[in-house]
Amino acid sequence: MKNPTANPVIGQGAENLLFLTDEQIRGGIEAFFFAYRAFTSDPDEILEGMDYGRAHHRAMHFIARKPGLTVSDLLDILGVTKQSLNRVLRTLLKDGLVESRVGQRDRRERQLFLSETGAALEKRLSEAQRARVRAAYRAAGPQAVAGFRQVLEAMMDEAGARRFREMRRQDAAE
Amino acid sequence: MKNPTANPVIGQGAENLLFLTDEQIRGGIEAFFFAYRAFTSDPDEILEGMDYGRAHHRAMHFIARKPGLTVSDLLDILGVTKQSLNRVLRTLLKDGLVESRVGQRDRRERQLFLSETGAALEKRLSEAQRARVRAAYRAAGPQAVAGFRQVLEAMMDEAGARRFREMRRQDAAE
DNA sequence: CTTGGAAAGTCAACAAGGCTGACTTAAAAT
DNA sequence: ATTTTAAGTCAGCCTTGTTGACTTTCCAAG
Repeated sequence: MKNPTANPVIGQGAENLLFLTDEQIRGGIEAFFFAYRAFTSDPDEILEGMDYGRAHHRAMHFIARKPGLTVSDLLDILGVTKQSLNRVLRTLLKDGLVESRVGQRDRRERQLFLSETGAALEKRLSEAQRARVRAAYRAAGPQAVAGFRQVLEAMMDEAGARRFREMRRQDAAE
Repeated sequence: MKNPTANPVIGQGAENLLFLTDEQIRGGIEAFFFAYRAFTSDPDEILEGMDYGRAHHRAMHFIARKPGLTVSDLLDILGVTKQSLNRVLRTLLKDGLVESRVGQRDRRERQLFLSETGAALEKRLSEAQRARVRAAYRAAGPQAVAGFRQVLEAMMDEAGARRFREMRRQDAAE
């Protein structure tokens, strides 16, 4: 027997009946967990053996995404301390994958860019990850993808959602 | 201008036109990243200050889910080494949150159960997490939730998907 | 009944990637 | 001229992952 203390939504159509049961929610939680693991595994495997890790990938992703963003922009997006980010950024700069230029509007700032080799690595990582997402999108169909995005956006916290929308908004203007 | 080298799907209806562009895929990747961060933050905050972390939460989640599962079951689900899991399990056993009993069918195995206090903590953590997912589900609607689940399942790797389906399958039989 | 292998547990050592706190330098703002 | 901000650095700590080596207990096949 299913858990009798669960919390079915009353008075809805049959297709909605199980929509918000604890059972259903827990299924979503576990699916999220397994999917996220697969999602991060592809770039992780490529990085395996190189002197870089997931943190380097994330930094490069957002630098590729918004070339010229400042260190504080990146700190804000990634939500880590500057000491954590700095450790990552330092090796990327030293190895010539990322370039840092004195800020245009404010010379205290440093604007970050990928070098050619940095861009090449970022592309390789990001293409591995995109391949998985693209395959999942194809398999699930446009309707499902729309739902996927809706749920993800509703799940973000305020700060994350703000950053996400901000990033998307700027894209549209380009 | 949007990236002209992107990869639009040709010859589909307008609603599908942007479905598989790199732009769209990248948006999904970033949404996934931000949403997963929020998703883990609630239990993390509760654990903050206690002597436990996310790894303890994960172990307790799956023990709560399948009481009596063996250590190797758990290793398989979590996908970590037994040394990693053991460190976590050891503290949970020592603190009396988890109980381990000699296996029924095979006395080499250890079956894992939550104690009353363990179940109480697990419930607290899991309810915090469910609250966020439930709110997102409610906001997005049943249709979106179905799509969300479809995409997640399509994104899992084979091993993960097998474990996930296995877990769900057993539920249905109960 | 012995022996080989599986399940669990342990020790030691290491790496990645988070964190805090304290402090410096350069440049902007007041 | 002084204060504040952006960046960077050093040192030390924690969690959670990894390998490799080894033990104990127990099942199962020869």
